[in-house]
Amino acid sequence: MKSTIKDVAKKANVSIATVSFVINDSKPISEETKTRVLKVIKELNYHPSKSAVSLVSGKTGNIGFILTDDHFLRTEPFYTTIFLGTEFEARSEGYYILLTSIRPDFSEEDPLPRFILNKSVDGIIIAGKIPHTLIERISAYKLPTVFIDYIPPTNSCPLVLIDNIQGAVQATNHLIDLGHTNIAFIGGDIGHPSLSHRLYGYKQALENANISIKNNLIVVDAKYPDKQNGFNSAKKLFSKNKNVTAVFACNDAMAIGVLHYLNDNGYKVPQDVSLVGFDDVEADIMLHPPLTTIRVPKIEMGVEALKLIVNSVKSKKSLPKKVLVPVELIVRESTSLCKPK
Amino acid sequence: MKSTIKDVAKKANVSIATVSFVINDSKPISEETKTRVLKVIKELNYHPSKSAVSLVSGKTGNIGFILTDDHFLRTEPFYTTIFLGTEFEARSEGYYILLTSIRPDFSEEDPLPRFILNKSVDGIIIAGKIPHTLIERISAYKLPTVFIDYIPPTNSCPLVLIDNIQGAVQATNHLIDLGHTNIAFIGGDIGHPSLSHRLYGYKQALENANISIKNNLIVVDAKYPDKQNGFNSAKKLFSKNKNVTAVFACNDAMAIGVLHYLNDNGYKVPQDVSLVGFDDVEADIMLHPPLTTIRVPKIEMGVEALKLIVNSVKSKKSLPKKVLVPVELIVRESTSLCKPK
DNA sequence: AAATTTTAGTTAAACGTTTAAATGGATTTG
DNA sequence: CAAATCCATTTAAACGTTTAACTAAAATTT
Repeated sequence: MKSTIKDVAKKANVSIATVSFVINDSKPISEETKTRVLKVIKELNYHPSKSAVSLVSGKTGNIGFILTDDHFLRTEPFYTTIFLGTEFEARSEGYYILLTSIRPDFSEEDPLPRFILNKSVDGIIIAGKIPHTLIERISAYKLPTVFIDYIPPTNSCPLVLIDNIQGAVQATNHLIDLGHTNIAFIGGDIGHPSLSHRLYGYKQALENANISIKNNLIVVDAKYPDKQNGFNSAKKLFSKNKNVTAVFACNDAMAIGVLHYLNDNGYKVPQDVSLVGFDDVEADIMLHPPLTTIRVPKIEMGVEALKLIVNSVKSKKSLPKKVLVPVELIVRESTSLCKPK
Repeated sequence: MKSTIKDVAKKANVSIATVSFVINDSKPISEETKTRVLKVIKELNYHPSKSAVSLVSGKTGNIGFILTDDHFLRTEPFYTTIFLGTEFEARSEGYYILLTSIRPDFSEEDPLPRFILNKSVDGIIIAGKIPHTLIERISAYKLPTVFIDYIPPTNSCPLVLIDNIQGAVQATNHLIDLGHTNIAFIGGDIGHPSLSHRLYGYKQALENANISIKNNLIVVDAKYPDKQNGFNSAKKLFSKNKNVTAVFACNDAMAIGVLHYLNDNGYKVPQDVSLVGFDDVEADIMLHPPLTTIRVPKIEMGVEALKLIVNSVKSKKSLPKKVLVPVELIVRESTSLCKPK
């Protein structure tokens, strides 16, 4: 069953070098022998051994994918979906992805991912926020690296980022277009660039529409942007401001919390209050009503990252290109026209 | 930076064979030289090249993971989570997982996964229902194989399966314990063993509790067990049976549809109707109220599968062991005591 | 003390490729 | 027509390991 290049060479009456040249198209070979060799290859169902090729070429054909344990295991499949995108593209590029996760408190003593130590990858994709220690220690190995959804401190690598500002502008504009003027922003962890960009986009959209920004409609003191804090922030917002007709939550998790608060307190969505989230999480369509949100193209982010890394691997000169992936407004049933007073 | 076994040998004043023996503990070496070699290995930060080891040993240290495109891409991260489980265990076993998906209509002409063709894996894990053609063609390669959540036609491989009957019994017993007697079953695609097992468990639980099985409380004519069909089946059920106080849906997707129907039609959950699902999908906790369900331990299924495959790879004799993974009742807020008439 | 066994280590082949250098016949050049 | 060039192909080394076969010294047996 398992045939080698030697078997092919023997049966085709050529040297193994010729077979190699035919396979890789690396030297001119006469049409005649070329077809003969190809025929034998097919007959014997020959496929080059990856280990052998790796050993001699120094290239492994693998790309490492690193993320932290919490991102790996969190119920929300955000980075996992990005991983699927890389895998998808890897297949058509002829690469394999080796996935591994590391502890969020990665320290000097922790061992680096195996695939770096035993040289099993040609490049690395790092998704999400990752400890600096790790970044530094990896950089010693001079492997091409691409970051996804994170801006590392010393940046000389290609980046794949979400266009958060544009997304926030789209979300806010959608509410403005529906006639809303009292539009609140609910956020949290404003130190995180992604979320502060979303706030920035919100403000920009209001300004462009000549709607004044009211600080009492901006609730950003939550530590984490999760469901519970969405609920709490909504409580804080609505207990003081009765005239809010629309809310833009910085992500879907918070939006879900807001929705629960509204449901529990007699507000009808979208009749009384319109609600927009951000991320397009799977759970959104299960909600009642399904959530209008900004879709982040996770698969595409993975695809982009893989393209970048393959480029770096092949060309060796990795220019620190930044790819801002565009986002998209998904209108479902949690938003509607502002009802006239 | 990159050191080889030769560098170690030279610096430690031994032959490369000795270094190899020390690394693999494959021949007796004096304590003296052993420590010396190990010291040099550490100093040079030496790690054996995986390609070289693979080439000479014939073992790749990789396990292939195959699932169909639709399972790979579906929003519900069921098989993906199982994959994460295998990856998790693979890391501690020193293996890498190579993941690939194939088209659900895989035909004779389609190429087999690359990792099979170029001998990049020592064994294969197959998750979910997969075309028979593929199974047959793979079997020609004599690779150890493990199936997850699927019983192949010609079964001589280890299997990892969900204990569906036990889960259904648990779900139904929970409702019985709460005092319910008019308990409906909503299912679909009853040809699928998993779902018919769940129906079987439901009936068994009722019998054990001496509650008669009423066929009009069993709705299983839906083609696919999804949200929309859950809604439709609920409509059919409740329009004819006003006295139903509890529903066991064959999976969470259908349960969510049932919940929407109940919400839309003035039934309070759980006050009027208790509802139990199956699978423990991420979206469940986002629901209003959060869904009581049966948790399927996806990560653990992956872990089990990897253990089985490593066993097969190492021992070469793969006895067709079946692992039934236990499920667990997760009580949330969609079930409560049956209110007295 | 000679013969045998054990122990610790070395030598060299093998794994399946790629590729620089060599070859030898055909074609072109002066 | 000899010399130079070109083309298709072969030879052989290299990649970094494992391991069977060998060796030499030490320990054990007779």
